[in-house]
This record gives sequence, structure tokens and C-alpha cells, in this order.
Amino acid sequence: MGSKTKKVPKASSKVNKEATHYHHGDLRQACLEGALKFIEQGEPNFSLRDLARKIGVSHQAPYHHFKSLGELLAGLAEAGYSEFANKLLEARSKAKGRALPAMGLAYTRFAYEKPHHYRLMFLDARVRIGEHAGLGAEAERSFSELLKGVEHDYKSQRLSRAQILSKAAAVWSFTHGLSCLLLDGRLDICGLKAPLSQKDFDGLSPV
Amino acid sequence: MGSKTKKVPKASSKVNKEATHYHHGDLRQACLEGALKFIEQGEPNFSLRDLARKIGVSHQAPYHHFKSLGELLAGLAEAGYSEFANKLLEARSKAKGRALPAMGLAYTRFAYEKPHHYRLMFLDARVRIGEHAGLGAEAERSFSELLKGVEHDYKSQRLSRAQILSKAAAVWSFTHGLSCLLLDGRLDICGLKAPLSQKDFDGLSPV
DNA sequence: AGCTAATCTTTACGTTGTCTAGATATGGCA
DNA sequence: TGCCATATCTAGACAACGTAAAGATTAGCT
Repeated sequence: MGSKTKKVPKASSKVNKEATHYHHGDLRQACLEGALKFIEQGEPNFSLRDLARKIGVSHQAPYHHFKSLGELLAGLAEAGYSEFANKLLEARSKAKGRALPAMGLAYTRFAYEKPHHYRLMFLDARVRIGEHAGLGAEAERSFSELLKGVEHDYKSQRLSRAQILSKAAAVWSFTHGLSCLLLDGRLDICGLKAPLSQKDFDGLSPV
Repeated sequence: MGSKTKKVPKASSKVNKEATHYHHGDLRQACLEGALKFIEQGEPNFSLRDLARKIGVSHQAPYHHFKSLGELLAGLAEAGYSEFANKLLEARSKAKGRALPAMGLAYTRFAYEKPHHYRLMFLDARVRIGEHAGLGAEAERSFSELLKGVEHDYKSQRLSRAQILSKAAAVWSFTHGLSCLLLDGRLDICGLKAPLSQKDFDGLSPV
């Protein structure tokens, strides 16, 4: 592309973190942002070289910040989980009565609004949860939000820990399955189409 | 393997279908079987050239039977759906009382026993349902089995068509989500591990 | 036998991920 | 200030991939 896009080597008047460096300013961040754009615009199979071209660096540069494509994607997934957990938290804290219906709807809404990000987080085989420190942590935070919702809605029933976990597993399974099937349009046959309303969701949800 | 496995170019005393041909005997079938082996042995990202090598033909030969890798995978997924539908049918017809619990368990069992096949059928982005004639048909047959299960278990309640479809969507969502999360080990945190027993499943299932 | 079409091989091209080596900039230390 | 180890980035090379084009081989029919 343009050869006049000279980067700014002077981005360091006050270095505070560990980024904002050198030639590109902050290549690591640029990689994440560029990759995010690819994903959000529906091209989750972009190559590392595509990414390097888009950013305007050599095809090898990203390797100095990410061991592999998988690690880069894991970084994106982690950010996704963070936002996801916040959405769940928000739904729970705003809910008047029961929390789970609102959280379930927020769950499917997230999947609907960021389908490619959702796929990256939950379905992409290239992203191996557990192989990346922060990723697993952020994913567990999402789950713990769900758990709080269950505890809230069932607190009068004095369930055992095992019963609460079982309920959470059921809720998670249903909502995840619903989101996946909706994303793939597989529920068209049932007359269901995203985005779901609260009424739609409550009509379906067995919990 | 052995180099003495000369193919049978003479397989045509009575040609009945449209296969059993030429050099290889039946290359199309050989491709499907070879690809199936790759998938079942946990290498769903095999290349077309890998496949051609394994079969012992040129890397270009498969192209005469499949327009693309996606089409080949679609063929496998279709066979998977066929077996899947049969499993659901079997569970339904063998069930003494309610059909759905048995069918749900059979569903998760299939996913557990053929994880890579299940991923291919439901999660692999390379397989676009709807772009392949037989694939969509076989997938719908699976769903119609589920539908029959719902009709059976709720027939005393005289539900409307829409209500039945809604129930089916809920059951499908839950069971699919459960299978996915189990496959990825994401329910370990809840103390759940595949393969599930009927008791496990019934304890979870909200339907 | 000879023709046509299906089947398969060979060769070639552009792209990818990754390895290696070399260039350039940075920040700390003498 | 000058220098150097190190972090950062570029450049070149390699094997493997998907796919296309064209040539060879075989089957089935007349």
C-alpha cells in the first residue's frame, strides 16, 4: 500500500506500562486491533500475513509479540470474555426480580451482536482454553457471574452447592446451545430468529 | 502399507450405480473413508494432499469427485447425521415411558463417542449446511426425530404446533449446549464429566 | 477398431506459516 | 557522552497447501 505512512518512532515521553514502543508505537496492540477488525467484519480466517499487511509491517513482525496465531486469537477471546462477563453482571444487577431470565437474554444478545467474537470464544478450535493464563481466568469470571445469578434466584430454596452447580450447568447449556443454534440459523425451522425478545426467551427457557 | 494391494480395475461386470470405476476402484468412496479415518483419529485439519497420499493417488485426483474440501466434509457430515438420526430413532422407540430423556442421553452419547464427527456436523465452519443438498435433508431428519419425541411426551397436553416447535427448540438447545460444553470440558467446573448416565442427564434436564 | 468422455497425473502458480539471519532502534551503564 | 546488550523489526528462504491448466490413460459405446 502507501509507502508514505511513516510510523511514529517517538511515542515515548512517559512510558508507564510495557507497551508503547519503537517503530510502530505499539505493535502488539495494533495486532490485536487489526485482528479484531478482521473478526468483526466476518473474516475470522485471516492469515497472519494479511494482518501484517493491514498494519503495514513485515510478515514476520507479529511473531515477536505472539508465539502463534493461536496466542493472538486467545488474546482477543480473553477481551471478549471480559466484555461478556460485564454484560452478564450488568444484566444481573439491573434485574428487578429474577436475574436469570435477564442474564440469559443478555447472553444470547451478546452472541447475536458479536457472532464472530462469540464463535472465537466458544467454538473456534484454534483457541485452546487452558493453554493461556488470562483466557481461562476471564472465562471463569463469566461463569461465576452465571453462578451468582443462580444463587440469587434460588436463594430461598437453600440448595446445596452441588445443586447450585447443577442448575448453573443446566442454564449454561441451554443458553449456549440456544445461542449456537440461533447463530447458525438452525432454529429457523422452529420459527425462531435472533434477536430474541425477553418474551421469546422466557417462553423457551425451562429454568 | 503393502504395495501389493493392487486395485481392481475390473469391477464392472454389472455396473448398477455410478461408482465402482477405473484405476482406483471407487475413489470417491475411498476419499470419504480416508477422511473419516483422519477425523475419527482426531485430525480434522488434514489436508487434501494428506488424504491423497494416504489413499495413494495424485493430490489432484480427489478434485474430480469433490469440488472442494468443504464438499468432502459435507459428505462426511451427512453420513454422520444419518447415523445420528438413527440413534435418536432407536432411543425413542426403545423408551418405555417418556422418550425425551432417553433421546437426550442418546444425543449426548453420540457426541461423546464421536466427538470429532459431532464437531464436524455442528461446529465446523467449513461445513455450510444449506449449501449441500443431502446434508440439510439428513440434518432435518435428525430434528424431526426430536420433534417426534416431543410430540410423544406431550401428546396428552394437546399443544399447538407452535408450542411443540418451541418445546423442541428448547430441548435441542439444551442438549446441544450440554454436549458442546461437555466435549470442551467446560463443565468440569460443575463436577460434570462425560459420559453422562441417565441419572446425570435427568438431574440436569429441565424438560 | 476407433471415438468420446470420464478419470487420473503432471506441472505450475500464488499464498501460507515458520525458520534463520541480518538490520535498526532503545535504554542502561561506563 | 559513547557504547553495547537487547528488544524490535525486516528480508530471504523453505516446505506445504489449495487450486488451475493441460496432457495422459482408461472405460464404454458404436
